[in-house]
Amino acid sequence: MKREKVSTAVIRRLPRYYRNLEELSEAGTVRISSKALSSAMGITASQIRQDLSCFGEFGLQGYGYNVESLRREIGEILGVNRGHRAILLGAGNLGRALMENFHFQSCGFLLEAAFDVSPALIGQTLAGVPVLDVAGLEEYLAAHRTDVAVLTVPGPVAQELARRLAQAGVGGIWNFTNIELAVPATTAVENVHFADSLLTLSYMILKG
Amino acid sequence: MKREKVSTAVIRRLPRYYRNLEELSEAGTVRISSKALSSAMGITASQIRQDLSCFGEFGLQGYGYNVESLRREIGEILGVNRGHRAILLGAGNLGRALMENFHFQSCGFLLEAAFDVSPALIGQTLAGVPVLDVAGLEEYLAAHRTDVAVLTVPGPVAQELARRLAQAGVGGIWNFTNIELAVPATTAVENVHFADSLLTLSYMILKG
DNA sequence: TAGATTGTTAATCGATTAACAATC
DNA sequence: TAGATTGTTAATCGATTAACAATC
Repeated sequence: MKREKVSTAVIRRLPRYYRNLEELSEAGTVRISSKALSSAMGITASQIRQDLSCFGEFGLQGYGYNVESLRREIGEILGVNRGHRAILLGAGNLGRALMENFHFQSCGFLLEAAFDVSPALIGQTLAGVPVLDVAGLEEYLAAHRTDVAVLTVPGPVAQELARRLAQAGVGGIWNFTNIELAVPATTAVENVHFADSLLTLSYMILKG
Repeated sequence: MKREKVSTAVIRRLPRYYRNLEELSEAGTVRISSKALSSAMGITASQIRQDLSCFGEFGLQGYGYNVESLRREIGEILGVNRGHRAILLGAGNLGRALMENFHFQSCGFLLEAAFDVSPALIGQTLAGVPVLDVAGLEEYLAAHRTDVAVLTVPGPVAQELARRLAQAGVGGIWNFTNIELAVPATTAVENVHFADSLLTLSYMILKG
């Protein structure tokens, strides 16, 4: 158990470990060695052991890892049992698609409210989530601890909303706009840049 | 101009360069130095010069880079002028959100058709794109060169569809499912794993 | 016990940063 | 010309892989 500074490379692999362990667990697999997991995931066994050693000792010599308990440990590290609260800003097509399709709960999040500017949407309930007027954002945030805001608004208003969210103490922004948000270091930003992703694929098909 | 093996780290930065140069270009900026670009993007000037040198010599000593021509060069590297053809599989919420909101054209892609299994959708036109029966996928692909398939289907059918797409010679799959697809190396896969992304954010808000 | 597999230390590999001669 | 800034080589830093003693 070191826990000094864990590199982002390691952190970004944790969800993949978690997902693979979930699948193994559902399939009824009880134990797995780093070697077996490595070949299933296409990485080296050494890397798996090295990664896990950043957080503790979860294995047993001569045996491997108990799938279910390792899954639970990694879930703990990722915070899936923290009861994180989320809101969503911008109930347009993408926002609604996330509300209706994405399983916030399996990531340990509770989506509590959505915000929009459109009078046609305000007051409605989408996928069980009430749509509120974004004008009341600060009032809402003052009354409800909010860990993450999902940002699915048009580009031009993204930065200003990010500022307001950070100002109100929201811990993280899940950014689906193509804007690179500037916020204080107290608010984390995780980008989902569709265009960057597609352009990377565009490059890959020209080569390989 | 080396062009031996360009690392994925470099490739994944190219779309960011491209995006920033687009913004500079739109703002009317004519020239920029690696130093100025680096401070705008929060990386080192050295890295920018090193990255670009993988593909050629685009700058001028004592001057810097011409914004518009560097933008065009990087666009060329990424393939935005190749007239890439795309199809979309799964015209559910997420698929429709992409069709209606995502600007395929600014990435140099033309979305030519969508496929679904639902009789209620087949035959419709969404965002100017015809929805076809997925049963006719192979027939379509035989008649239309297709560079990329956007995969927005439910998890359980994703792998089988990926197999069919690879089999039919589709160059790349833009994968929005939470499945890790197994396809031959001739087909590139670019994953957009929402859950992994949110879990990473979940970790980040627990720390910093 | 013998075989298997961990956690960790050391070795290697690759990516980032710094330095600088070339030159606009 | 003098100042600025490139492209590239060398130095540093960090991440991945290999090796192995510890031990179940």
